[in-house]
Amino acid sequence: MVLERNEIILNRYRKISEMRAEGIDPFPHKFDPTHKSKEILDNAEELIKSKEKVRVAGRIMSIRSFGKAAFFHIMDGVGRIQIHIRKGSTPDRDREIFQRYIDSGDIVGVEGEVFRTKTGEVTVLAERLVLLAKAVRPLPEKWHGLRDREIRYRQRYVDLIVNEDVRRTFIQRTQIINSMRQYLNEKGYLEVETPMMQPVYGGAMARPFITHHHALDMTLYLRIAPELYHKRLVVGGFEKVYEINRNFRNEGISTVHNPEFTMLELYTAYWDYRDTLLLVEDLLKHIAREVLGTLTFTYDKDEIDFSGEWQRLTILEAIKKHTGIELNWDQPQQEVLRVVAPVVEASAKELQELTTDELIMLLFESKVEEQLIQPTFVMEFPRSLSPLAKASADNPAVAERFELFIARLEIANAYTELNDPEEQYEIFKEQARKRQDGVVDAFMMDEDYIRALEYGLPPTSGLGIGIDRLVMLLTNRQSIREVILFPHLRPERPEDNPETV
RNA sequence: GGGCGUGUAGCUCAGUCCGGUAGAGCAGCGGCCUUUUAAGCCGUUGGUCGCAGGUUCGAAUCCUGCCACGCUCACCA
Repeated sequence: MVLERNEIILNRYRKISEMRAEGIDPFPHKFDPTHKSKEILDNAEELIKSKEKVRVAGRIMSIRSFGKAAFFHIMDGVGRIQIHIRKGSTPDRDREIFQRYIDSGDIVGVEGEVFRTKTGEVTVLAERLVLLAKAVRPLPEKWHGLRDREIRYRQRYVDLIVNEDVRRTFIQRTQIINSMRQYLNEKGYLEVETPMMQPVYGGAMARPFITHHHALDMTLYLRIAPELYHKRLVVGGFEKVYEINRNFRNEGISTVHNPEFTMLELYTAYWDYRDTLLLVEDLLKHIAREVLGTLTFTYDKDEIDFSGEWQRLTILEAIKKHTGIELNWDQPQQEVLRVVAPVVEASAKELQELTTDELIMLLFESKVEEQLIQPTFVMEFPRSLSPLAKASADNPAVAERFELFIARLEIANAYTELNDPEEQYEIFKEQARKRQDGVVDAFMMDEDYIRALEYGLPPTSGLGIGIDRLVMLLTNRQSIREVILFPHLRPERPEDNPETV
């Protein structure tokens, strides 16, 4: 039962009906504050001197009540301020209503002069106190607060009321995105919106969510990536585009995966992946400076340093550096297998089925990623595993692609886009065959995308940055659920989800 | 999906090993109190012990199944 009624709640509902019987509106329509809490604190000296009457509103967080006086703090959108009521200054009627009907958690408005208490705290002496909204549910305990992760995620509204750092994290999330937008807008990028519901999905290897359009009687997929639409836009002549929006992937949930997550997707005509690399480094340094005010910060147990030029390594170099193993893309599978098998945890049978490229990537993912603490650009991914990327001008086995790792997190993925329609068509056909063989995350054939490429996609480089992970990194949060306001959870009660009954 | 852990009052937690009438603090309620800030003092209400079965004279405690959450492994970004 979500709407359980305990004694406290019933009692407060009773207060509401008693107030109504007395002609007091427990939910009045508006209040006109003259100041935010912070403005009063920032301008305290002048306000005290001028005896100006201020009005503030907010939620009562804790009450210290005496017989004929009381102190309490209210919290508004920007902070907290102490309110004082006392006989002689506050009308008897307002004090009586406070005494009888107002509880911690209620939202109130006050009007009065600013003064400083004996202990020096800037406080508003209420000459008027009105209830603006009655809270019937009690706030969590005042100094342990709300700890239970499940309740914090399910009832984020409570989490935000009582946990200041949670509030700060989500403000920082917005600042990070704002800073990113501002940077990109200033560089001449055009922010675009592309379909979330797609008849053909693509741009990544992932299982989609499937939905249905009734009027058109057609299957639609929630997008797993906007990539193919962005490149259509570059074909159309938008040379610098980006989008910061949600992707949906029907896959596992973990501390770094939520079924819906936010990506920056960005394309620049006439660039290759090296140009994008420089942009990424500059962009992230800019955000860190602007939002954190520093290029060095802590993530979990590590000190992350954004200053200086970030390390660039090819995958093969990274493997050699962090495992001592020397490999080449053109080595026979059996040879690579012999070297990789002893160091990765996988059955011989599983490994036998992997290609050279897949074995090398497996080694990288299981042994190297976990060692990439400081910002590291890992360059040159196998072409066979990068079906939308262009082959390297120097080595046809690898694609012009990099991923950026910071604090073991994969933050960015970028490449020089494959713009040869014929080559892309062949890759799609190969992927389509894999789908027929039951590979669920292989690409769907997208003939319209090929048609777009046939009109000519200029040399272009594209980028994806996982915003949630970037926010985790910059706010030092170890779970993606700490940076998504309403993360996906199972239904609170099994009967809430008809599928499971 | 596998492994480990957690679930007791509105909140934060004891109690479970070793079965014997369910506890504390905060919040609430009733008092006293006109400068408190974890206000104080006196008194007091509040519980399907996650759910369902089982063992037992007796289960929060032992057993089985299920549910949710956390961590972790696998998959993925």
